Amino acid sequence: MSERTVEEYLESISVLEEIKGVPVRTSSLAQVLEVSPASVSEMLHRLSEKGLVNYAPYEGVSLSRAGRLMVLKLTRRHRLWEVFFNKYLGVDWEDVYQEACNLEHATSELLTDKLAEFLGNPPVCPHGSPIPNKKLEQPRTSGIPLAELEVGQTAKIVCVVRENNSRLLRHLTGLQLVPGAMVKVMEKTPFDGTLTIEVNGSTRAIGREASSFVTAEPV
Amino acid sequence: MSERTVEEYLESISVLEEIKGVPVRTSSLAQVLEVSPASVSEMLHRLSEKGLVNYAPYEGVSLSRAGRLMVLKLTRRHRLWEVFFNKYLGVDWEDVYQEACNLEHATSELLTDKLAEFLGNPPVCPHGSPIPNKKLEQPRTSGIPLAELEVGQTAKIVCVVRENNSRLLRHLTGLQLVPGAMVKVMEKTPFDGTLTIEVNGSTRAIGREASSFVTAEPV
DNA sequence: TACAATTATTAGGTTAGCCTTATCTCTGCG
DNA sequence: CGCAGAGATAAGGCTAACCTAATAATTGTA
Repeated sequence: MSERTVEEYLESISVLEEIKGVPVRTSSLAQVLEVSPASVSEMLHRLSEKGLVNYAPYEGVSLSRAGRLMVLKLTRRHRLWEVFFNKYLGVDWEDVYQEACNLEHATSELLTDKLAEFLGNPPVCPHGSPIPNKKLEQPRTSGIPLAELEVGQTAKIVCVVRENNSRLLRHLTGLQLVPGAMVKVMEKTPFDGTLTIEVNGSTRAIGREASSFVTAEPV
Repeated sequence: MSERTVEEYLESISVLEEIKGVPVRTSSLAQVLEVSPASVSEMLHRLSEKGLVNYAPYEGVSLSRAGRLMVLKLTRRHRLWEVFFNKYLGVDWEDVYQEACNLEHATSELLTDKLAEFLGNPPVCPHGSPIPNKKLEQPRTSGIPLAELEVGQTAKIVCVVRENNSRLLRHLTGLQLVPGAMVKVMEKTPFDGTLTIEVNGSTRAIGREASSFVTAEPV
């Protein structure tokens, strides 16, 4: 199977591990990759044979050590490109994800490391997610979901964890909720968890779902 | 057929048009693409149906207007990336071609134009070949093959037309024959066309083949 | 002009990655 | 506890892009 296909599968598994937990179900993967569950089953057998995933029929799948390293390599490339596009080319943070998706599969190791050096080995991408270093070590992020802050708490926005959702990102831009911004929780409705927050001196409302995709570090 | 495959075919046709003239023969294409002549035949029928090439069985192939535009778009992307890699990332000019080959198929129009702007709309790539502008206009280069200079002539190196041949490029680097360098032809053997030239104060010998791949502008 | 050599095309086959349909396994609920 | 329905897998098929082998067209040369 082609390198490209393998990479797409492994990345999707990694994303689903994060947002839905391990093990990842065939149907979730099928939905994300926009192929049939049967195709996923077939592919998982092959990825398993190659030692890239742990897979048992009817029990779901998870990345093996080798698979995880491959994903970290791709993540590094992806996020480095995002930094370059955003900081040097002036591409909006809403759009960098898609552009980087296309390039990450075509970037050599040499190029990746030269790019990292040129950019000054940035620790995070424009959405605040950590960039694995040359040894593919990736620090854990320190924040908790904005939605879990208590009324009265002040916090600094760390990261948006759904960086591929450009509609969400545009929405957050409108609210000035970008990494680095300081927010204070003014109110939290018990009914649906809608937050009233203060950002840069103005008061804003943000729904439960959007606020669960933003992490912040209480100060 | 996949966009990628189409692009590979069209680019190869374009290269062969330049170095071997029109029309391009099935066998040359097969050799360059490293596939069988039979596969090329099959593919040319489809490219022809899509209006990307002019093709008649047994008569060879050439790019149509649409095909040429597609190649110009790719050439622009390719050479812009080369400039970035060479000037900003410090990748040797011998190696930029291959890196750019991988990225050109994955670069959007938006990104291309932002990159061009960032680089200051450079007119040529590191090998001296012209970069099509945003409107896909590509100026003709002014040089003639180094091999065609007369004894006693002085000229400025313009371009290396086999930018994908890293062995050749390494050889030329050793001779200091890079775009912009000034050379003077000291001697030319009638037997095999080997040149003795003066570059940057030192005397060097260069064979017929290598010197035919370098263009220069007499002063 | 005709035939041998060269070049190109057609015919038929393979593989990867997908599909649909049918069957199998698991889980929750009556 | 047993079975309905959800979810997963297996079986068989399709298409793009390649292949080899056989055939056809063209070209050079006697």
